[in-house]
Amino acid sequence: MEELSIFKGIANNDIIKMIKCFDAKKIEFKKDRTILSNVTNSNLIGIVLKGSANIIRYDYNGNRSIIESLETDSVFGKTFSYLDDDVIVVATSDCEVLLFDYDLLMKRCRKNCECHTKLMDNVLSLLSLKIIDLNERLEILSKRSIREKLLCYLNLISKKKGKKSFYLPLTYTELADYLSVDRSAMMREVKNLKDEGFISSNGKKLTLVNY
Amino acid sequence: MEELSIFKGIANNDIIKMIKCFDAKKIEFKKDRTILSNVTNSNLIGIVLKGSANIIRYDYNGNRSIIESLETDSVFGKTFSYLDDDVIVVATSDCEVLLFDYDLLMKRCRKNCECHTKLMDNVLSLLSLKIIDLNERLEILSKRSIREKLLCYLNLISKKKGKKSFYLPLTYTELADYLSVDRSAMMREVKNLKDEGFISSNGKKLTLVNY
DNA sequence: AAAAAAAAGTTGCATATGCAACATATTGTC
DNA sequence: GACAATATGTTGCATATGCAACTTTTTTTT
Repeated sequence: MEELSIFKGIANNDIIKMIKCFDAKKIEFKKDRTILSNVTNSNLIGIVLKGSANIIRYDYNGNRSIIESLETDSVFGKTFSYLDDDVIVVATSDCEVLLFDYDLLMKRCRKNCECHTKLMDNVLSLLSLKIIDLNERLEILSKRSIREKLLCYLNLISKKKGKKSFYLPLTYTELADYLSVDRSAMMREVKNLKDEGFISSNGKKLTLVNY
Repeated sequence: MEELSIFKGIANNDIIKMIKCFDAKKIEFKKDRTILSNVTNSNLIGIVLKGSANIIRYDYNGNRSIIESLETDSVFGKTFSYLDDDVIVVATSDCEVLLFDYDLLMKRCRKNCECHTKLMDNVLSLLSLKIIDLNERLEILSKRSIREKLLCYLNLISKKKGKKSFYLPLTYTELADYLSVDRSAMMREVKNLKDEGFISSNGKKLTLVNY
């Protein structure tokens, strides 16, 4: 997947102009800080410039579920999120986020600055990547057993890293949330996969043996 | 959800210009015909103008799964799909589709026709809606039991239609595929929900009683 | 209108999975 | 370095779910 950034192909001084143009704010957040609470009622669109974050949802029972893991260049905001429930965005590492008003981006600015076109182009690409990510998670969640979900996930990671060995980018607890399965049941299945020789693991370092 | 169309806000004669501009083809398909085979290796972007279609994936075992149900104004194509496996788009009713080259849309045309901007605006909106749809399905699939998946799905439909009573837009067989659960197990759970008074049903007509 | 194909509906069975309840290990904080 | 908090690892148990194998009903095709 080629490198992509919201400002790709835009000159530096133009970037400054544009940031003014749609009243963007670049903000830094420490790990575990809330970047955006009550996403549902906010009209902001955000882009992760550095670091990572999670979109987290609490349903009526207070159950936490990780909707999405945001990496660099992920786009988030009301339009790209749920309509209901309690959705917040939380930094999973120290990170830097660009926040601006969705409407100001969409409805081209009065000055109609020339870079706006390029910027929308970039946003479009970011959204495409997001859709691919969502489809990936759907592929995983559409598997019917924990084993299949795990293998599907691990193979995706492996394919992305281009290696059979890699470090899990999530804690096992987070992974269970991401796969939407019971953590202890997942640990059991990890063990089974190890015992049966499909994977070898040492803590968070994993190696796909077969498949 | 407000009305949206790829050509919204664009004058008729401009539409004709634009269709030339990025070499778009409007094609009609009969129910059950394949709209696009081998999506993965195609560079086309498609928009459903009338009717409906399914994005279907066959995995290595030949298992069919419905990736997505496309309704009017849905966007589909390689960029918005899987990287691997056998993905095809099949009409689920007589329908009309606009097909054009993805690159010609993205890289603004040489003439840089003024409506291009508006069109990208519209595509952006359609993609946002698509992301909401994907998130909806993720919400459903992240539920851990068939019962919860069903209720989640039915409530979404009910909310969209604005009624407690509605007709299922899928067959039960398709619904099971959509929820990624065993059909007979799902039927059993539908029956349980009926017996316990959560829903009442008569064939494909359903009514949410509680909840 | 008969035949064929697809969908809906049902049931028994084996087991994978959620849940609860732990112990141990790791990480973060003062 | 001590304490708290969080993550990891394990196990027993009840049951929800996938699977297989049917019958019946509905839809489509000839």
